[in-house]
Amino acid sequence: MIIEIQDDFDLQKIADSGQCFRFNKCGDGYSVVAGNQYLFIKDVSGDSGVETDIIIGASGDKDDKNILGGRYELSCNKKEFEAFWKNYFDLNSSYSDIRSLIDKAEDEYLYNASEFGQGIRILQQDPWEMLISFIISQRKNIPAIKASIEKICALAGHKIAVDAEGNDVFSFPTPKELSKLTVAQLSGCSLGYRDKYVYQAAQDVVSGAVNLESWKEIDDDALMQKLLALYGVGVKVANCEILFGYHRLDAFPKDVWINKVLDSQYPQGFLFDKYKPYNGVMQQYLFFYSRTNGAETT
DNA sequence: AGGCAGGTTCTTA
DNA sequence: TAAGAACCTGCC
Repeated sequence: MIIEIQDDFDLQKIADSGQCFRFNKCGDGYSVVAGNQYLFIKDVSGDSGVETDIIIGASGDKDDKNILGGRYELSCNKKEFEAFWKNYFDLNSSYSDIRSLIDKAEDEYLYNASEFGQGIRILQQDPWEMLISFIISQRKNIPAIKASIEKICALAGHKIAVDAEGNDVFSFPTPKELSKLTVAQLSGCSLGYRDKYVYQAAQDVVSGAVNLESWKEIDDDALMQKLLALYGVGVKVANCEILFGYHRLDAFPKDVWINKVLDSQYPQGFLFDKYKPYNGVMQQYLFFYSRTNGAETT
């Protein structure tokens, strides 16, 4: 099916934004895996004569907005799109509106970062998948994180598709599936010392001691406390989980890159009050910009 | 070959 | 309560 998006949307930037690990260039499009769902999505903005099934983000004053959208071909049908992928891509929110909160004169660095990162969205991902992914992420670079996750999926998940390059695609294991792996098997997925953290998380969720679903109902502070109590979860991973797993857009994970930006560009402090409740979106722009250009860039 | 990477835990004061 | 060391693995 074909969708037209009239809001910030850039597949490459989303894939590179560090919030997802199973969203990769594949053939002439992108392979996206979330839980046990597989999607192939391709930019067809340049193709003429394709009929659009759904238009997203249409609004009366769109000509006034600075928007980076396009037309996309998706491997799912309309029903699957409405039921899952529309929310996954957070297409009910306007990221151009969020960007417009930034005042160029007041906060030029963030303004530049947001122009550069225009097209990034915060995906609505699954709390379980994000928890495991970000536990694994500690002290690892992105390629290493992705490699570990793929090994885990191949070992404990199940085959759900074949991607555009002919590779088997495996689901992200459910808590039950993952809990069946031994620490040694997890270690074999190149988890290093994180193997025991992942093992414990799976056991806790399967036993019911931890109920990630029920945590959707509790407030931000309580959620943070619950997450920090988990083995192998500190402040940074907890914030990633709150932002990417629970889609609470004010969470502001501070990793080494963001800390460099805050130190070098915001000695007087970042304007957290101003951007509330979207600080997490700003964090993504800063992160993407600094990773690409270096924190010293003005 | 030694250091370091998108942190957290464990140990020590 | 706070600073420092240790930690797997992979890649400079």
